[in-house]
Amino acid sequence: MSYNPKEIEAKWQQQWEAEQAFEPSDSLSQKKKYILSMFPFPSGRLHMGHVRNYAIGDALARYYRKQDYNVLHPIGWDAFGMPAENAAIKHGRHPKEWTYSNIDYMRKELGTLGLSFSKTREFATCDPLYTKHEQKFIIEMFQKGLLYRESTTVNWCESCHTVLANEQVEEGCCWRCDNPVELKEMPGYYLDIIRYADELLEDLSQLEGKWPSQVITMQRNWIGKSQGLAFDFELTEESKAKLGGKFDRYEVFTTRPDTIYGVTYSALAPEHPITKYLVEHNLLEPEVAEKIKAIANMSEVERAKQDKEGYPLGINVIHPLTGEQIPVWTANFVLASYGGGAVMAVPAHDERDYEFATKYNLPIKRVIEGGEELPYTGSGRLIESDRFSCVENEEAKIAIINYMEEEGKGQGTTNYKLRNWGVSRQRYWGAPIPFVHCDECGLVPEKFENLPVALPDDVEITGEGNPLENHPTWKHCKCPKCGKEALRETDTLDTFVQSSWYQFRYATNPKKWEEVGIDKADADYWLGVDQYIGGIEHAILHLLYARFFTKVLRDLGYHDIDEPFQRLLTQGMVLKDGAKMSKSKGNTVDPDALVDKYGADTARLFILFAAPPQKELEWNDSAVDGAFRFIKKLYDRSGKVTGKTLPEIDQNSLSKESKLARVKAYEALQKSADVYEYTFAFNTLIAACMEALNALDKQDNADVWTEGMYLCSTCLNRSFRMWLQS
RNA sequence: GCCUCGGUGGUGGAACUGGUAGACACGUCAGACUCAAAAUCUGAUGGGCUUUGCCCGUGUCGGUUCGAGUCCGACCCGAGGUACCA
Repeated sequence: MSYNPKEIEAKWQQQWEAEQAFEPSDSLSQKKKYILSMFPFPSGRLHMGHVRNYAIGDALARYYRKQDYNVLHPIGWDAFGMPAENAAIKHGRHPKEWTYSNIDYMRKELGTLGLSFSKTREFATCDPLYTKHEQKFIIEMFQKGLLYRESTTVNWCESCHTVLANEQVEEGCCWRCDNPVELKEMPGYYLDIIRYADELLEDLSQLEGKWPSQVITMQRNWIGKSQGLAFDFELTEESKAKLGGKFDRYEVFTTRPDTIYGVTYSALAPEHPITKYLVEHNLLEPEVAEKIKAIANMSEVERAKQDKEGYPLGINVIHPLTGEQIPVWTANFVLASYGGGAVMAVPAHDERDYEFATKYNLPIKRVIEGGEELPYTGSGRLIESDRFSCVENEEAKIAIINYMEEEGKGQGTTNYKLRNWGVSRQRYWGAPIPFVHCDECGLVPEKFENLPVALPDDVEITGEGNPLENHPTWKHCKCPKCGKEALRETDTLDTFVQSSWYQFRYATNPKKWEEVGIDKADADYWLGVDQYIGGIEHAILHLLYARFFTKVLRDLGYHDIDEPFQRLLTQGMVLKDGAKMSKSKGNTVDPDALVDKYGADTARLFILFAAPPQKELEWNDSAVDGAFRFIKKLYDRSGKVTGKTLPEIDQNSLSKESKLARVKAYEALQKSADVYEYTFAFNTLIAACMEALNALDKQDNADVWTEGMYLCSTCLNRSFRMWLQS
């Protein structure tokens, strides 16, 4: 009988369905494994990247089930987001209809791939039941002061018509549509992720060796902790007068307090309140004011491309230790978003300060020995630094901070590059932020019993403005506190909020889904995810947010887990002709067509065989044929299996070829635990099985065949029964 | 600029803690079967040579070692991240 994947796979898929073969047990006392592939956005169809992601996770899930673990291997849908609205704008389809019909289609695709997902734990993040619990978390975070509303400068994408988080800006452009991001002043909701910066940073060391070091490094750099000194520059009396008595002083931050005696000027960001005051009150030359305004209108990315540029502000400050007068400038390289938007400048020991000082002929004063040329940023002894002269600079850092603290002139401070997470989006297809604006009571959270605050179905989605804002009635409501007429918040939550806690939702027994968002006992049993699999593009975005949410929800009492993902595997991209598969390049391979032609087993075997999962995978049509040949051969040789139990074999009676075949088969078996539990080098395991089969083919002992086939199917994670055609 | 990862045949990739480089597969070539083709099977396949065998070969140049793809140093190239963070 020839190999007919359609028939075989359909048969097994039906049987699995009937047996509910992949549902985890409700018992929370067994040893467990939680295997999770990042859930997909329901874009319409699966692509090869999905197939690779799920093939890897599925191999692990099946392996651990065979080892008698209670395995949770769920799937769901990251279902809110812009593309649904874009479909509405383009094709006139309602985002909800578009999303759920895509889900139905893609669920079928997953089915034909024979993936061993739990069926009962599936959900979409746009399900009102999911929104309900998420809104409750958001309100609890607000009550704890972790969520706040503030008007600040935000990243605005005009084409998506919404605000973006810092993490969603890539080289000054929108991560989704690649449009340049503009700065805009507007109110929004923020999650205080900085409060958790230290823990997020420190706990990375727990993940060492379990997460790719690259991802750990990226998160470390993104959090960007630096320690130093914060102190005030007091303005001179004349300068105070010039500023109309509005300002006495301003704060600066430095990581190099050891160079404080080398300060020759100070620089403020163009957005700094003092700069703004001077511009607005016409206290500068009109041309200068114009130039400063021009800089302020530039994005940070644009500014970074410009040469250093700055203007003296005609004011001075007093050096806190020497009492000298220091001129104050504004400069395009001083960022408003970091360290208070003001710096002390030490041109002798800082490259930027040096470049600026040279350009504008500002004095340069060396205070650290070492190096031939200035600027010198290395270590050495202090000179010309009063009582700190002759001290090694690393010691001096501490000594100067201590001294400043004793004198009440400054303090040791920690700063982070990490910005608080702006979670409001001015879009329709998202979870509404459950607050109400009341003239009397201010910002009031919706009552728990009124959750979810659901989206209205009757909206017009035109791409112009915020559909919720434009809806005739939806935003009008009663204040949950005083009952007067009030306005509902029309911003929705960033979709990354949904993907920050879905791993807990899967873990919660579906019987409790109505009642609770996360069940503590379930969460503590299943979490952390034993193996998480996904693309490296989420190295900071999703993986940082999910870590943050885990800690917040822990502190809200929902569970006792510190880190959501114990181990992380970042899979490589699927390429064709050297480029990422994409519709626009026309180099895609359709998973459906592949499964139709060769069957799911071939598709998955090829994907696991063609490259180690961490690496990029170059698509090769004829190598797919090779995978198909191997499976066909395995199927063909199933006739060689003569018993249903492992035979006893007398090693001494065997031919040289039979002995070699046994060696190869056992080598494969030995490799398998290492591959499934540690290296994930499925390509080498499959190669070992191919070697074993080649060696089996060169001998003809029936018992060795039976044993060899049994071992190969074990390694390949296929049910032995499957080859026996039982 | 800085941080990370990588560079092995025509191709994808093997090679555990230093010990026969190129497993396995693709491709190619030759052969068997066939009227023919497909499918299948068998064999060959890093380069060079004076071809029973020898020499050279893991980005480049040095080093350590009895022995280096693997360890050390310098450099070149590629991919990803990040970018005036004071």
